[in-house]
Amino acid sequence: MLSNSSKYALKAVLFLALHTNIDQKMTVKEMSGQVTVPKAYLAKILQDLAKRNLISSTRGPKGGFYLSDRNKSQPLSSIIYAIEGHRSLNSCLIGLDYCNEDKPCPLHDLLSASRDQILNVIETVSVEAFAADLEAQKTFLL
Amino acid sequence: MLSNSSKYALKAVLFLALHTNIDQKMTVKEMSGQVTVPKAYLAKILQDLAKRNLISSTRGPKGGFYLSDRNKSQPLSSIIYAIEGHRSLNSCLIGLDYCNEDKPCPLHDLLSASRDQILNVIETVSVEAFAADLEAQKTFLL
DNA sequence: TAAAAAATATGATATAAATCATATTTAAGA
DNA sequence: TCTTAAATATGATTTATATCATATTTTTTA
Repeated sequence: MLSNSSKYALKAVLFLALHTNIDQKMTVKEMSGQVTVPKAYLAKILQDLAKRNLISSTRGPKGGFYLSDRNKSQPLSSIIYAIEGHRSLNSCLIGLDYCNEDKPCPLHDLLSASRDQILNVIETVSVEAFAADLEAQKTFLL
Repeated sequence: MLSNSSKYALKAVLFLALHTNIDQKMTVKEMSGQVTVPKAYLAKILQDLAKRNLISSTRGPKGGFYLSDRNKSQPLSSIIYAIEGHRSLNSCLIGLDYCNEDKPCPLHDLLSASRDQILNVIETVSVEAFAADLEAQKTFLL
């Protein structure tokens, strides 16, 4: 469905949304244990997200990763798109180059309604909104 | 979304549903051109499906692959499951081992309704039913 | 201003998926 | 019964993904 990298990225970002802010940073080492993602791999993913300004970081002692308010207001989809590109969630299930309403593949109609709805949500709802459900224990990360 | 292998498998099976039966077989070589899948790779996939009795084949001159009536009556999902296993379509999007109604991940509710509906269709509707839409040019394979 | 703690940059290795290649077996037909 | 055309079985190669490792840069604080 999604690559490991973007699963990890989603988990990590939501985790940061819950536990960090500009005054409360968290190191890769700390996160790695809690999110159960290998440290070095997680580091690479976080660095990538930081470079794309989807998460924030500062170096040196007392440094670490965190989400700024701006970061938290991003739609959840931005994380997936940063790692996977736009194609993966939007491409035809059986891999046709041209698949649309006018010339639908055998699964197009079945999928497109659901897909549109799902995309609409993750492109609209912010990271912090998803985090709010976690905080309220309506949803879970582990 | 799906692996290349199962995309190819779906295309190939639907193609066979349209163009073959016990008296009209088709060789890998012929198919490869029309379905635009590399010959040797397609051969491996078809052989795999044949071993699992999802498609039929005979060797030697005048041989080839085809779908028996029995093959055509299988639900479309059987192709995907044969190649990918049951897990891939049913697993949690962010990779949680336990993710369900009682303990949903942040995306569970958003996805599960759609997923159930989609799975219900592909597990219920047969290969030949999908092929009928292709034949009527309601849907397309290329 | 030196030491330490963090991210960053870079690249190496391991594993899995996709693709290619070919010798073997089977069945048809001359 | 020999030749040929097909699938089958097997494995090699390539490419992408996942994972690991480490030297460099930045920042804090003693």
